[in-house]
Amino acid sequence: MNKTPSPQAIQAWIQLHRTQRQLLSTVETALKSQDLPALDWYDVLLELHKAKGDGLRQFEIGEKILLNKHNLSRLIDRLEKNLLVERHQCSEDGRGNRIKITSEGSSMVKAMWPVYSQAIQQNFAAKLTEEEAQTLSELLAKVLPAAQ
Amino acid sequence: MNKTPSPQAIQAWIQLHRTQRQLLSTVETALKSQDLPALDWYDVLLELHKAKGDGLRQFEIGEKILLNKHNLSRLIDRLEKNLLVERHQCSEDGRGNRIKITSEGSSMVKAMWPVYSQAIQQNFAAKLTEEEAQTLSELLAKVLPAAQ
DNA sequence: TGCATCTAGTTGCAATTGCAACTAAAACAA
DNA sequence: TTGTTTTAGTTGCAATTGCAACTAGATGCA
Repeated sequence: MNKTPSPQAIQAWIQLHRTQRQLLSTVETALKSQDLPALDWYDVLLELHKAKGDGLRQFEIGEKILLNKHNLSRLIDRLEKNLLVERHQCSEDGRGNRIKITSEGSSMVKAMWPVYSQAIQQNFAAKLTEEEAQTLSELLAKVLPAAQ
Repeated sequence: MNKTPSPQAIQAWIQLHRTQRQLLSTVETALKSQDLPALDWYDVLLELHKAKGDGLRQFEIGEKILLNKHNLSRLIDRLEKNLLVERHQCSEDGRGNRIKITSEGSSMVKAMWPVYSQAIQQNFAAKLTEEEAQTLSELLAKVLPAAQ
């Protein structure tokens, strides 16, 4: 009932946060060094790029990238200001809008990926076998809080 | 040379960030629900609590919790304002200071741990066997960028 | 010694975040 | 229909962060 985590679990917990943080900062630095935007822009743009067709509703993007609505709203403001996405009014729901990626947005995705992927490769992928990566995914999936 | 990460690695990469983020937010919510401060306060206070004796230099704390100096400086401002730590001037280095935890600070560590540990237990530890936790730590350690 | 460089820490400012309150349209219920 | 509740998204404000510039003491070297 009031069980305290095992030393192994605490260790894993700490390691999870340290590692994620350090890796994130390493990759952000790599992007910045090429004058590219930060990862949150990429996350949104990639979802939109994959979505094709009619774009996505804001809340759909929010669900995919796990970002709350008010911060997403402002992130999209910034993307829009930079002409990477457009807000279109939504025929089926007068409250919302449909976000579509522009061709500049798609170009940005394509410009970012080589830098991003190289950073992932060097700092992360190169240090794991495919099997280890697989195991890591599975363990992480076990502790991912259910997307309530 | 220009190798792209394997699908397994990309999946693990994504999972790492999602999971860490969600877990962090879950735990922060738990602390907030008990009117306790956020985790970064805990991190600093715990290091100081463990350190005993003469406290720690700011840069030592920074190394331990992986926080840059300017943000640490202001985090310590806040802790100091809340009487949880004290800045003492440093005899061996006139530029720096020694941070010592106050008894209120120690009490805070003790007040936070039950809530924190319970959140870790429920959301993380309970979902892993000890062996899995061990494996997870080891895999994460493999990809933790060297503390240059 | 005297000067250049490095390190510890702080601060100003702009950008981002978190929270709570808000608007307006949907959805539901009587 | 009308009123209530829920959902989508935005906004104001305060707090936090990131960046670059700064102060001042330490260190290295001629």
